[in-house]
Amino acid sequence: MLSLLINTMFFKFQFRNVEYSSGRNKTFLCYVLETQGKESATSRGYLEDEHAAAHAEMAFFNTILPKCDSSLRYNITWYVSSSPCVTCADRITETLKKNKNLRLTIMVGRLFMWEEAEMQAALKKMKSAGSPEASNMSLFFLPHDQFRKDL
DNA sequence: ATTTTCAAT
Repeated sequence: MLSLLINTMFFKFQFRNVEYSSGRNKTFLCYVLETQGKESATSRGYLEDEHAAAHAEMAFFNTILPKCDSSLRYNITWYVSSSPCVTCADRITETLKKNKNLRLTIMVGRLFMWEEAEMQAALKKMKSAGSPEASNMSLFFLPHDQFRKDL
């Protein structure tokens, strides 16, 4: 199908490991939510930013996270086209510190505003969120990432 | 040429 080809090309364009996200103007967030315990369950979904209204990460916190049961453990995986901005990274850090039942793995397509020192600090803080003995945050870049500096 | 970032018309 032609539409499948176009969708595939668009997906690859959005998740491409480029240095600057010129012309993309969007961020996609695919998530896998695994509930642990007696009744293990997996749900999957996809979110995108609402432009100026809310970034994709905020959309997750506003619409998906409230449906989680704080007495259950969750393994959350995000596949995001862009790394989070400073505000979103801070929100992720806070959320992981506040909710010890969550474990979040983020797979990042490309970096967002990596040159900014504030951005680097926010990502480092996010990566070390949670208790040091049992960190509940993992951050991964593409294996062939050309632009990532050491975190 | 890599060419400027989760829109604004």
